[in-house]
Parts: sequence; structure tokens; C-alpha cells
Amino acid sequence: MSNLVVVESPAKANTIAKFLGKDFTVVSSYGHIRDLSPKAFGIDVANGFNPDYVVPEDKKNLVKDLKNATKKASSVWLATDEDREGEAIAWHLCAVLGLDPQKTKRIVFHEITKNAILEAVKKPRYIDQNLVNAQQARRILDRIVGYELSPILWKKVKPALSAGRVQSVALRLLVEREREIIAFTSTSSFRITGQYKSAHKNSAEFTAELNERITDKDEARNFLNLCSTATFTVGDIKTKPAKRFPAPPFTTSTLQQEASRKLGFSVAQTMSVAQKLYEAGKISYMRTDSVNLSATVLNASKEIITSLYGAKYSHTRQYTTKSKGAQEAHEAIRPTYMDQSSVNGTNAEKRLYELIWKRTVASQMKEAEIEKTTATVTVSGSPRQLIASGEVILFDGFLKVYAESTDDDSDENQKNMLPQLTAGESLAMLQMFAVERFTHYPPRYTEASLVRKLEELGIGRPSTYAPTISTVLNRGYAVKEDRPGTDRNFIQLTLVNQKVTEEIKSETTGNEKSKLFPTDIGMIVTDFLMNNFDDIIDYNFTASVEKTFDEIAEGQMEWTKMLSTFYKPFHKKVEDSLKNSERSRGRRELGIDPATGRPVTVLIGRFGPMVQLGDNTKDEKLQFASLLKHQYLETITLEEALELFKLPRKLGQFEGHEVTTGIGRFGPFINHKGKYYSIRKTEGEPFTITFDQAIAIIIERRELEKNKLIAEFAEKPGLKVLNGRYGPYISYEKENYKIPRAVAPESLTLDECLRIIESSGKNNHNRQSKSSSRPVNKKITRSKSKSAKKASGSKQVKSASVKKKPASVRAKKKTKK
DNA sequence: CAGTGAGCGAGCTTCCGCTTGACTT
Repeated sequence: MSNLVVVESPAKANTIAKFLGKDFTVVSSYGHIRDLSPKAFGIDVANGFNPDYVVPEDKKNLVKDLKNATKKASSVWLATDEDREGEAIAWHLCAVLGLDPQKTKRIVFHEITKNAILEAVKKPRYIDQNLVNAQQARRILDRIVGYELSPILWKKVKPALSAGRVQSVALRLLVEREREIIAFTSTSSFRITGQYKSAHKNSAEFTAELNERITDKDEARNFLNLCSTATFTVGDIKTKPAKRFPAPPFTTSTLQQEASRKLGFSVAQTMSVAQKLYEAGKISYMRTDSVNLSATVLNASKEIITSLYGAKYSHTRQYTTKSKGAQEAHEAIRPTYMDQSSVNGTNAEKRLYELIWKRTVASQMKEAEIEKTTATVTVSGSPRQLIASGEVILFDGFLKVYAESTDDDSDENQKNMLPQLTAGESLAMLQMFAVERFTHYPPRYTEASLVRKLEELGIGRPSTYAPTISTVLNRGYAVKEDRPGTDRNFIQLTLVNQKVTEEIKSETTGNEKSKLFPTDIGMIVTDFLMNNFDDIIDYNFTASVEKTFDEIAEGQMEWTKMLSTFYKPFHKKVEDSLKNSERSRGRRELGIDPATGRPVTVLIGRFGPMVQLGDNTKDEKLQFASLLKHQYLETITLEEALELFKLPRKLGQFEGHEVTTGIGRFGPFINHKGKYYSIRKTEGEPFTITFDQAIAIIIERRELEKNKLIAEFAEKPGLKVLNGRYGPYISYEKENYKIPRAVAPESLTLDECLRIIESSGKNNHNRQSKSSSRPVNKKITRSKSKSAKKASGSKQVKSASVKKKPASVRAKKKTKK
């Protein structure tokens, strides 16, 4: 007589098994076990939206194991999460395992502790069909939106694109921000600061800033001139106490943001490192939107804070989750053992764990007490005032452990201490500056700041933030990259020794690191959706459907009724736009080429954005050129477009062959006798580089090439010993082989080389056959991990579901270095 | 490694949310 308990995650199954003892077997469902069939539409709309649920290929073995376990058990307990998705998983389990939803015990844990679990087992309930129906409505609505919109894009924009309730809004955010940046015009004004000193003995100097910006340079200069002879007096001094409170413990999205800012992790990287920590039992579950901490953690925190910093640093706080639909079933992300301030593991694991530990501890600490002081400095002969402000930390509190960082950590906002000042005292002015400052365009999104925005809008869930970003990138809707800034001059006026001098200085601006840039395709898709389905990618769409899902969950609305209310007008729009909307290719007429009188057009071509010279309705030979990497279809000018036709450029004859320059997939190059030489940034650009410069580059590269060859053998012309970036190696039949450290590469004989190749175990023919059979073999023979074994008896074998990638993808992966 | 590009059309592509794996230079 045994009890079978099903939870969602194998790691959770492990811990629960310990609490429940021998009479219970705890297994995991690994999330959902059924879904709408992926190939077809999967919904019979005419038949009450009847869904066609199937067990995915890679879950079939798991389901088989679960069925076996069910047969052996005298009683089954469904202990999936207490939310819409968890309830639906339980319901699908019933359907698949042949259990009666109204008779099978359903339990939920609010906390993974022995007590909470034993309590839960004492009062089981049954499946809540309303909650299940809310999930079905959610699932089916997403399928309808995704599978009806995507094919329109295939027809009207480009094949293999996609649209969805979440990803299309994420993309819209990027596109709209980019357009704000494009439309932004920077203005400048003068920020005036002065350094002063009080007459007190040993008084420190301090900085004060004018309480307004002056736009006109002459006016700024006049003010400094006035200051050169003015007297400066301390006006008001105001001190007021302030408090700073710790941030709540981590949720998925705040963890992603802080790991991005403090550790430079990508959103996906954060999740995979957190998963490792979770599986090792170091932290609680990492996909959560709750800031809740269990009573056990609160107590443990109090103890650890008291022992490390003293009782006055401890302050127990219970945070409540603001966003609706948040599940108190999960806790915030926090250490499993509060007394462990660090862990063993990879560098990334250590750093992420420390961040989590500090954030959790800080959240249970006393607020910091601060004294803020502002003093005005009056200027004789002028109504203008300067303001000096300073901050003193009276009690550091949680700041001892952790300070949250912000997206714009500019040093201009740093607050220092002010020296002791008294109202009415006169000050010595040491120097003053008027520095031209420019307004900055709104910040581009990073992965993490996009996640924050989505969460704010209530769009997406902790388990989907990282995959959503990946989708937007994988569809080619956006790219994540660094872009160097440009140099900009600014004016600085300096007043020292009663003299005002002016100089022009230079700074770099607009440098972007790991930012998301929408592509032309991303913009075209967003425009298309805005024109035809603005209600779906409305920022409030998710929020409003969530409201009706809640009504379904509470039994106040029928789920099929909700769906048909949505479907009718939506589907009509789908049909309309299929019939009536234009093909969207971002086509734009730039004007007429003055040289030839032919029209210049930009549009998306088969291989991306391009410029076309000539009219394709007339019978003339068209000319094409690709846009450069950072040019947008919607902003490129006629002049810039015409420039693109100048490549490839002929520079002249060298050694009897033409030297040309161009820009290819891998950047700018020089071509001579069929050989390509990359032009580095510092060496010039293909549009302007001179013949002599190009020859110099060719000769330099040949010299490098010469040094590259260490040895070759007449008997085997294809085999070479070469000097590469990573040291000497053997090149043979398009493969490279490492030479062992102990061997001197110059003295290698042909036989020795062949032996190295032999012993490396890679040989062209072997490799190819291996690459096609490898995935299947590997997966079957792979040993099961300890936790998974215990959780589900035997883990699902994915071999049957391994999709063969198209040859092109495989080849690309192989040759990629 | 550095090409191509219009238009036509066969046959392919696609959603969100739960989970954890799986390649290798």
C-alpha cells in the first residue's frame, strides 16, 4: 500500500520525499505533460473550441513511467503548484493517467517545510475545474493569436516570422524606443559649478552647482565674469533626516536585472546559473514573482544578522507581492541555508549566490539613516544662487551588506559630505566652471531592462522572460550588440585667478554595451501589426484578458464564451488583412540619382535590406547594393544610398591585377588576385582608402603569411605545419590539429605529423558519419542524474524526438570557430 | 570567408507556459 505524490520539479520531489518518509513515493511531471498539437492548429473552433491535446514526443517515456507508478500506488496525490498552470497540469495528469479529477486528491504546499507538507497532506481537496478552464482559455487564446498572425507575416512580410501576445509587445517596445532615439535632437546648456572654501581653519573645500542651466554661452561667460569679482556668502542651510530602505528579496525579474547590472550576466545566463544552484540545493526555486519569505527564513535571517552585525541591524520585514496573479505558493529567490554566505562551484555560481545571499540578508536589515544637508551660496550682484548638497550616513543599516544599483549610475549625482558651514559666512571661491552638457536620448533597452518593462506591463511570466528575449533575437527582429560611441566636442569655460578662459574639449558619447537594437524587419513587422492588429499588441491587451481569465477562474464566466467573444472579431480582421493588406517590404523611394536620372529605392530583399537603382517596371538593368550594418531603411538618405554603389571600387593595377575594395559579410576588404585582405578599422575604409595604402596592407599581410608556414612536405602537399593565433598547429584536409607541447614544431617529420592526426581521433570521413548519428546514441546511453532517478523512477529518453537539423544548420555549426 | 538582390511558386515556418536537458570548439 503506497502513496504516489506528483510535483512539477524533480529537485522539489527530492526534498519533499525526505519529509514524507517511506510510505510516499514522490515523482515529478517535469512541467506540463500535454499540450495542443504543435503541427496543426489544434483547436476545433466550430466545436466549442475543442482542444486537441497530445503528449509531446519527448514526454512519452515519462508518461509511461508515471502510468506504471500510478498502477502500483494505492493512492495518488497531485501536488503541482497552486496556480492556473499547476491546476491544469494536475488535470492533464488525471486525463493521461486515467484518474477521476473529482476523486483524486489534490494538495498544495505553501512552503517546503516538514510541517507545511504534513499539514497539506491532512487536508486534500479536489481539482478546481474553473481554474483549469481559465488555463485552457489562456492557452487557446495564445495559440489562436500566434498561429493566425504568424502565417499572415509569412505571406505579407517574410517566411518563418512569428507574432504572439508577448513577443510582439516586447518587439514593439524596442521599435518605439528606437524611433524615439532617432527623433531625438540633443540640445546643450551650461552646467555651472564652483569650488569654495569656508574661512574656518582646515575647512575642506566643497562644490556647489548653479540652480539652473544656462543655454547661451555668452550669458554663461558673463556670469563667470561677474563671479570673478563677486563675493560669495552662505545663505540658508537646511538639514533634514532621511531614511533609505532595503529592496525586497529577489524575484526572477529583479534577479535578472541585478545580475545584469552587477555581474554583467545575460538574462539566459542568470537563469542557467540559478538553475544549477537550485539543483544543488543552494537556493529556492528561481522562477517566481513572489517576494514572500517563509517564517523559517525570517528567523534564520534574524539570527545571522544579529550574530554578524549585532541586534540593532536586524529588522524583520515581510514583503508582499504587488502584482496580481502573483503566486504566494512560491517564495522569493533566497538561499536555502541563510548561514551560508558563500558556496563552492564555478565562479559564476559563487557570484550569483553571493548576490542572492546579500540581497536576502539586506532585506531583513534595518533601514539606513541619512542626514541630507543643502546650503545655498549667494552671489553678490546677481540674483542667481548656487546650491551645495551633502549627505552623511548616520547609521548604515542594510547598506553594510548590499546596495541596489540603478541603470544610470552617473557620477554627477554622487553626494559627498559638506564641511561645517554657518549661515551668513563668506566663502573663498577657488575656481568655477561652465561646462557644456548635452541632453541624452532615452536609454536603449538591455535584455534585463526589457524584462523589467514587460513585468511592469504584466506581460509574460518568470518562466518565459528569457525565452521571449531569445525569440525576438532568433527571428532577426533585434540584435544585441555593442556599438562604439562618437566623439563630440564641448565647450568648457574656466574661471580661475579672476580670469575666464575658454577651451574646446572632446568626449565620447553614445557608446552602447550589450543593448538591444531592432532591425529593419523588426520595424516592418511592428508597423504591420500596428496597422492591422493594434488591439493585440496594445500594452493593455494582456491585462484586460487576464481580467477575464480571473472571472473564469472564479466561475463567473464561461471559458468558451470568452473565447468566442474574442475570436469572432479577431478572425474577421485576420481574413481582412490577408485579403486587403499590402505586402510590407519597407519600400521607400529616396529620389532620383542625379548622375543617371534613375530612381533610387530601398527595400528588404532576399538577403536583407538593400538599395536599388532603376525602375523594375521599365526594361532596364537594375543595380543593387546592401545597406551597411547600422543603416536603417527608414532613415537612410539619398546621398548615403548612392554612396553604397561606389563599391566595389577599383583602385588600380598591381602586379598585373586589379586591386578592388568592398564590404562583405565579414566587413571591409581589399581584393587582389582572388585573395581577400581585411581592412582593419585603424587602416581606413573601403570608400576612401588610397591605392598606396591598399598595397601596403597587401604586402604586410603577405609577410605575416610567410611567417605562418613552419614546414610543409613535398609528399603530402595538403599537409602544413602552421603558426596560428593559438600557437603552432597542423593543417590537413580542412581540419586543424594541435601539436603537443613537448614537441618542437620545426623538427616534425611527415610521419610524426600523420601520427598526431591519427591519434587526435578526428578524420574527415569519421566525423561526418558521427555527426549525424551522434545525438541519438548519446542521449540513449547517457546516465541518469541522481536526483532525477529518485524523482521519477526513470527519466524520459528523448531520442525519439530528436529533430534532425537541416544540413545547412549542422554544417554551419561545425565550421563555426 | 567576402555571392546574391525584381517576380513567380512548391513546401517549410508559428504561439505561451510549465519543466529539465544537450551539443563542443
